[in-house]
Amino acid sequence: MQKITINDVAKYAAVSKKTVSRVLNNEANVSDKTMLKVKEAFVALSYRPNPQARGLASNQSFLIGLVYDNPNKSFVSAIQTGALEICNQQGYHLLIHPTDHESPDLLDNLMQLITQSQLDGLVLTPPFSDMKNLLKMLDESKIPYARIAATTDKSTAVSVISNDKKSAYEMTQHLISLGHVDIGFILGHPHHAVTAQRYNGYKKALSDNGLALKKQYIVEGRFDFSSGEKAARNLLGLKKPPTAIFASNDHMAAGVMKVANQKNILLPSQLSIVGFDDSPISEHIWPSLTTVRQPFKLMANKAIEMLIKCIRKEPLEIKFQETESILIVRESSAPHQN
Amino acid sequence: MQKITINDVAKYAAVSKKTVSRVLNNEANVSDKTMLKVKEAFVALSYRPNPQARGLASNQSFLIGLVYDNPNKSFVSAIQTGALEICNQQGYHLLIHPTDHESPDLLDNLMQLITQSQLDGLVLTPPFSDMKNLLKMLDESKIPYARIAATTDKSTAVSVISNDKKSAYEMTQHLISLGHVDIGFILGHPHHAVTAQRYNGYKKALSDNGLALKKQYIVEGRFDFSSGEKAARNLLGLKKPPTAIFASNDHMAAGVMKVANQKNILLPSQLSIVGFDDSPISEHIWPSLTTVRQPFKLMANKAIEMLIKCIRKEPLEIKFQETESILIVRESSAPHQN
DNA sequence: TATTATTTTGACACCGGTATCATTAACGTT
DNA sequence: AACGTTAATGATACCGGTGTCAAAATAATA
Repeated sequence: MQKITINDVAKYAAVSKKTVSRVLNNEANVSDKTMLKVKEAFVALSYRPNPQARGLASNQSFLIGLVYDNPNKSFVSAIQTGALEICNQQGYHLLIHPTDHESPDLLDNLMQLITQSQLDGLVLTPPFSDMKNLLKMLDESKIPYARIAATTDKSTAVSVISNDKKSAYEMTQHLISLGHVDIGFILGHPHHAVTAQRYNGYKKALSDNGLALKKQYIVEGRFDFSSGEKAARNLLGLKKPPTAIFASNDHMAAGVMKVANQKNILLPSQLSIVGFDDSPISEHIWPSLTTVRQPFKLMANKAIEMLIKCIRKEPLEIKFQETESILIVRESSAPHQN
Repeated sequence: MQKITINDVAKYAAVSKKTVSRVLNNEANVSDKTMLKVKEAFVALSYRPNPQARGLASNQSFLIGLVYDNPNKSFVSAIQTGALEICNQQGYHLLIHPTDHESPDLLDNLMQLITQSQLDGLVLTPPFSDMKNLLKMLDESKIPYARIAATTDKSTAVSVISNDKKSAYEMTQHLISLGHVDIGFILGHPHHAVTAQRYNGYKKALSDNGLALKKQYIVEGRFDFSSGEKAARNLLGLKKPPTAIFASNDHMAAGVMKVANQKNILLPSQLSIVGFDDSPISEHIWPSLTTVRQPFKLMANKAIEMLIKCIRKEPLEIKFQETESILIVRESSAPHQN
């Protein structure tokens, strides 16, 4: 059970190692006959090219880095899975790289990661997908990269675009159609580009329905549970509290739910609560949470596919892809009661 | 900004490349004087050895695989973080490998992963840490591996052992000291070795306190939310339901909580619910969950440290390390009311 | 001091692939 | 048939390190 190398294959197929290499890399100008011979040798010897050697010779690493924000765990798992699927299939390895997006030496750290690990490419997830200084650095460094769930297509990099504005619009529309008029909104973390998107969707739905935007119903948040609690205490402490609260993500919605429970507000009859992201928690709290599901796994699939094409310098028809999110109506949103 | 190779360093330090290599690998028999010269050259040129070349020449990959069960997300994040810390620091890359532990061709898949990716080592998390056939295969394949949160130390591999029995004992003791006598217990997934451990801790605490073990209070579960719901309907439907429920993990405890809410049982006054794992959800539900926190990050640290020593064939004093779990008392456990 | 044992060092092959470029084979053309 | 052109193939250097082994330098011993 010794290792099979390209030389063994070459000997077996009675060709030179360079020809084997050609077949391996689908290079042109190999006759069908020899191609067949070599491919037979592959299976006969169950040959696996050595990635190290390949990398050394061709100055590649077959490594792709996945950058995500440390505390933000809800969608990371799905993205990891989706990214891995394509990586494995295409012979790349995925290196995960949790980072704090507020770290002052973020750029240096990433640059070091790239050079030190000799990454072939990088995948960015929110909020990195929209960090202008980061994108600029990457553009200058010439490293191929892809963005997941980016909000704008004003980039040189391949991107999977999310339409959060549309989804937030639909969610707000859902609440309005349940009879709600006084709808509180909890903003996301200001560093995330989606924060503005979701807020804009909310605003547009209100105005399209002729409802006024009430300042006191818009409160700040930071995408985490405790900021949701804080925002809820704020909203539910108003003289005329809202009858529905749209939190910019599920964790904050869970925080709202906790506060509502503490205040003995009956859910969902006295207060509708909705979130965004379809985090695992959304199904595991009571009442279960109406939310928006984004196809993160699919987004990761597409991002990696495009990225690998970039790395291989294959022609790429489309640089921007959009995916569809869906509204998941569960128990936490109910008709408005007088 | 061209790449700095070992030849550049050798030239700069006026030694042979082999000597540079020696310094790089901390080999013996290098005089202090030359060692210093070379190290100065390292910093002067800011040299980074090429992992590909290193790997090719020394038949290593500097890759470590992390195997975990796909749906089981609660502790994976902490383990990833802990593993990465040490990997980065020691110059290894971590390849994550989510898998279904019930997959029929699990062994083949893992074997393929090892050979194809040329992993230097493997880290197992529950339930893989205690799967005998898997351990046997790995032993035979001679690949170094480490086990995280294993329950037994009857293994040839380095392991971080968790003492779940003790923690479950303490948790049960906690409930008993709150005055509970009728304590329901929801078992974990039968494939997980910790399931028996936790159950044993529960049993021992009962018997040590002179309490009878009531069969109808022990129900099956599978570590997921819905099995917790099912178990809760079972327990809370009894003529004389328990006044406290100990679920073998937090997700199931959350399921219990949902059912209790649906049945309008006041929490925690009418029913105490406790879990295990300190999953993120435990803080985000209402009432927040009393649970057991295991130091997964630390466990991963230790596992990787030991694994890398194995890979490098360095002497290893201790093959088994135990870590301390702590009881986290939150809102969901309260004194028994008559 | 001469001799032997032990460190320290370097020359060079080698790991398993790819890149370059020359060579050979196959194909049209006139 | 002779020629030029293009396609197919291989010889060999090379990627950036490590392993082997012999040579040189140093230390230990007689």
